[in-house]
Amino acid sequence: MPKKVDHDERRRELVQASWDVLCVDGLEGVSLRRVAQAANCTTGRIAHYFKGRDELLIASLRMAHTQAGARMRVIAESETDPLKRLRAILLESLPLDARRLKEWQVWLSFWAVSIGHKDLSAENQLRYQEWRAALADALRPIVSGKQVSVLADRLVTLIDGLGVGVTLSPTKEARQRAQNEIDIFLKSLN
Amino acid sequence: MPKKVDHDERRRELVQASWDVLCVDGLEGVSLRRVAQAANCTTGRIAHYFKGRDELLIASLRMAHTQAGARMRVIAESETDPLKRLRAILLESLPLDARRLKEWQVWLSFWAVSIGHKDLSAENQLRYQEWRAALADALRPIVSGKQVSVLADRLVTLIDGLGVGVTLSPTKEARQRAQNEIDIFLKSLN
DNA sequence: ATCGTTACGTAACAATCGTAATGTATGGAG
DNA sequence: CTCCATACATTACGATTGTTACGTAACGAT
Repeated sequence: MPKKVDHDERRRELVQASWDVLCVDGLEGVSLRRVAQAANCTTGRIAHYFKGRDELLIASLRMAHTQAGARMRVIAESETDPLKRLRAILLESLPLDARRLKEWQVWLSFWAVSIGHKDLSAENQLRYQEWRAALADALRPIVSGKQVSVLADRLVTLIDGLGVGVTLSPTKEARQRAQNEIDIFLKSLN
Repeated sequence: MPKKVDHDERRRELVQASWDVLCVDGLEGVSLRRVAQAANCTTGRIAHYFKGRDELLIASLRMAHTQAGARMRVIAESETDPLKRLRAILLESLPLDARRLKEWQVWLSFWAVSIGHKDLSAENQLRYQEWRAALADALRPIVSGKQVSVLADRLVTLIDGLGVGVTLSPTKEARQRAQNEIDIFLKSLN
């Protein structure tokens, strides 16, 4: 058959390129041509791997989720102490370095697009559900059963609030404060 | 001179129209023609009151802030009991009805645009500063001086987290939970 | 009544967009 | 080597965009 090319790898490259464009030019700057330029190819390649712009965008959002989810799972498995594990998960979810900041910028952007966009809205709901479930799992060994649900919700809210704050104003102090708030929350669990 | 027309009122109409378009079609749908259609006029009128699309967008964001700020000030002056006042301010800041939900949708959208958009980013920073100051003022009569700053930051984070959650999934339960969280926070002040 | 300014509709502009058709080089199967 | 499916690049298309120049109707001052 034809050239040997890792289909998934190509898709990842293109999604990565769309992230780069999005973080520099903002959502409105994400055009197929601009993504192609960032990926060092032409729109032809994009058309070959995605049906259209919408599908590329959905893939971008989904990949941002799965990528973060994978990191969470690694952490969840590597750390055995329940409290340390929860702490590691929470810190990993914050935009504390360049890569995670980019992830958060992607998320914020898609929150906006999902307003008035059915498919993306559903996609977002799904990730919330998964994220909440992961937090609930991490909480279960620490607190009593009845509190798990309440605290999971509260953590989602806390992370969203901190994440937004740091993403919109990614200063050293904001990052430091976010970490502090996490530790304060964890302390309240005792 | 020419026709008598309230300049500010016109600008408000056009901004209102841009909100309507934004909440239905999302950010990418906000074109001058579409805004004009929503405002029952042509792009000519928009051009007459705003230098261009960017200026319209900035005015939209700014007006969403000032409008919310005005409501806050009314509340702050009408309620004398410090704790009740703080509670009223916090509840007013959440997307608990259609109008405030629309405001939050506008904010979320502009968070996204402000990524990679210098002017809007600065505009956002400014509103954060004002919002934090307002919360600090409301906190001052309630807690000791040293805690004001910390708690103001924490409240900004809490409101952002709750607001995002409700805006992206505006269900009855989410709204109820948000109100609960506010009361739980207030209870912790004692 | 006239005049000048204002308010805004109309329309044309180039640029950019997403999409799709077409061309072409490539490299493994036979 | 031959062949053909694949992996793109190239290109063209029509639609839509922000912007701007121009036309005109309306109204307050004189």
